Amino acid sequence: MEVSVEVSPGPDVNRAECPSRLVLEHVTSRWGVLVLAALRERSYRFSELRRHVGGVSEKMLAQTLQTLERDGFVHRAAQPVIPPRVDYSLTPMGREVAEQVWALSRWVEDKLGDVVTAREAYDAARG
Amino acid sequence: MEVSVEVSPGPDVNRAECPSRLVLEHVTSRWGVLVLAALRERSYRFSELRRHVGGVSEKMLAQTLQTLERDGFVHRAAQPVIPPRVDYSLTPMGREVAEQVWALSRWVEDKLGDVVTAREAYDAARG
DNA sequence: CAGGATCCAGTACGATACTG
DNA sequence: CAGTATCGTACTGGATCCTG
Repeated sequence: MEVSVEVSPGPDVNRAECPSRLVLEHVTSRWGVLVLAALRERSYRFSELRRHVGGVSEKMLAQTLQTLERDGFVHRAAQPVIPPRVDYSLTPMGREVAEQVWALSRWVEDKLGDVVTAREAYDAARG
Repeated sequence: MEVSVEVSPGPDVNRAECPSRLVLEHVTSRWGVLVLAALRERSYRFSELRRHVGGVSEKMLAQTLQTLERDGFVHRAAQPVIPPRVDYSLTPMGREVAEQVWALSRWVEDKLGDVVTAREAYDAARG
């Protein structure tokens, strides 16, 4: 009679069951890292940020900023002028994550030589 | 006659231009984080790890472990016995990233309340 | 038991065009 | 300028089957 239970068929079972994982993904996402790193130094306007990050589409930048704003990491200051002007900056909490992510980022860059070496060893041993 | 060059119109132009970003993505990936966190305490066998992480497919776990091994973060000890037995553990370098990722992970968990609050404020202000 | 090979659905992402 | 809407595609990742 097939009741079709489907306990947890979805691909993102695991995403939902741990909310903090979602937030972690937001800040460590492809553009999330770069945006946080950029805003670590000073505030940016949209297009300015887009140019500074480089290679990000409008859509993804907007999406990334919205997500980070919603999570409370980024502050969006829209000025009602023509032409529109919006400034993005880090909230206090945002500054904290940015530092963490930046630190991790730097650590990885430092160790990149070791990683490459490890890869060569791995690739040499196999094919 | 369609030569179909396909230089690299792909979406991941930006991935390639910064090698460290790739490594960062490996360790902060969905399963990467969980695997590193698990191995932080002790070594695990494949199925054991699969059960401990929960929700990960064989394919993704194997893929994650291979990537982390290739990058030099995970050590794979295969014993030539029947049935096969393979133990996974962290390398010294792996232990370092694991700590960093774990710290970030914990920070996010701690701040989760603030994030939720921020979200509610954001959602209340809009739709 | 450890994992490779294959197939396929969902989605993440980018390019473009359009709005206030 | 600062986005939103729409669309097409490439890739992610899961299920399943198969091997040593």
